[in-house]
Amino acid sequence: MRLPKDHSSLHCHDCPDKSCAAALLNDREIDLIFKNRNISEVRKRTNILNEGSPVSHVIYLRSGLVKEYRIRSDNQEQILQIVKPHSYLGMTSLFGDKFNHYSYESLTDLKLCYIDSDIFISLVRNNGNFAFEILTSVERDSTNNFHRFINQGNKKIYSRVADILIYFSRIVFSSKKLQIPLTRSELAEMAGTSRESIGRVITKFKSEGIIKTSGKNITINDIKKLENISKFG
Amino acid sequence: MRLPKDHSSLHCHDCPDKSCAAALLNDREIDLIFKNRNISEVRKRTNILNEGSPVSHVIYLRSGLVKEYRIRSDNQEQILQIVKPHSYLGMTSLFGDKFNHYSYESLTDLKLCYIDSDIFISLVRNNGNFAFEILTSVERDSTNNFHRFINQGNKKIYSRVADILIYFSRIVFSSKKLQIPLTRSELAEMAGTSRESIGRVITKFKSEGIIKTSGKNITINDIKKLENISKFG
DNA sequence: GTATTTATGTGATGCGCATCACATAACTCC
DNA sequence: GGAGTTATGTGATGCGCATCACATAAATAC
Repeated sequence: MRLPKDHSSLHCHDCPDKSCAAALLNDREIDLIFKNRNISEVRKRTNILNEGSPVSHVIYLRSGLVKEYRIRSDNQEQILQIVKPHSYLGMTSLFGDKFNHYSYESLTDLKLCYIDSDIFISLVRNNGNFAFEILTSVERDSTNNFHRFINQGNKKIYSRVADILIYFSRIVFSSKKLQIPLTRSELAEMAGTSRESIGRVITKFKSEGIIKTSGKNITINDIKKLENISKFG
Repeated sequence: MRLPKDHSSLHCHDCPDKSCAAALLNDREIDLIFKNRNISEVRKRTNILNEGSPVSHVIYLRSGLVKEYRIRSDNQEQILQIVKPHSYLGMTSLFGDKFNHYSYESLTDLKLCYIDSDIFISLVRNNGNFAFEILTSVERDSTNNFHRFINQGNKKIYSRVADILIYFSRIVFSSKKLQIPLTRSELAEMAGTSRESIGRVITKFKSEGIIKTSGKNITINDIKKLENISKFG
């Protein structure tokens, strides 16, 4: 299907990157969004949202990868998750105190839709099925992230690195060929370790034939072994 | 206001422990709940819900304290939060895969309301304002818990114990006199450390005059100092 | 009230990994 | 293409705290 290059002329109705929840909106509701949304294209390594900034829009990620992070009390960054396409940025803040809890930065080139948050909330309030779908998807993401962190706490370095690789394979790329757009330091910020430890473990996994690296790309040869390490260390 | 001892005869409409969200339901909707709910009184240290069990009801905690926990891959318990009155147990599972993600055990004597989950979901789907309120409260709890864990990861033992004491003071009891119904081992399961470390730090805080203990009760003398330790170690 | 069980405190030991320093590789900018 | 910056790899060091063992205190069961 041929798409016009300038997506801003494309009606939300015909958007190829539409979210599941949007499918539950009727024509009038979709029109409302269409009239109150902005499309944006963003380059890699660009700041999108800052922790502490007020929530004015719901941001729908149509394509690309985004890192969600926070600054810890020791002034180090802590990466919370990699946001994939067809997700919303900062959604948890929309239903809270109206300030963004985390920061977002593009890891690749992106396509975003900004939807006015008051419009979005009025849709939630007026369409119970849409609300339910939003509730369900927000809850699923929250639970998955929460589970990752509560699982991380008592793990030693090998399990943590295995976890990260499995995360990219299972959740982000759905593939064993990983094109991870993160430095070793960033992987460390995600795993809760140091960049030196990340390097040592990756070198070890390579020497054991569990993975293969080529530049930034990692190929998982033995995911069973990784899962075992994830569980038992 | 005098209450009948047998609360099962009390209409949900007149419940003194009603949730904020319930206030958004109309008479017909409240009637629906009333006809599809069970009241239960539970003794301390009683199992309420098991991880992995199917979600059949929404459980509203009218009074008492509950610990929410999970079993880690090393077969140790990990306490995720202390659930306070006027909260729902296992709500995040309701919108997910329909199986309880965590286990719940009473820490004190409880009063619970069991609400049929299908009825609850239909209320969410049909009443956008109620859905919004549920979404908001679930999101707030999720975010607070998530924040606690992502904050915990890089903290050393003194900060972790300070965090736990502040949590009980600010979130659970809203007081500086803490009647914590947990053993040292359970505090360790919450803080992510060992019971010996918990004991050593509490002894240290006592010797520094930051807290005072009397049996299981802890009184916080210097919460500013605790907050400082929480932040900087 | 006593026996048994559980909770707690304490000291000693050693492991895991962060940190530091430095060298090399890769990338970016001009 | 070269200079400068950033990313990465590696070795050495020492700190923080879990673990273990054991003794004592407190709670529970009969």
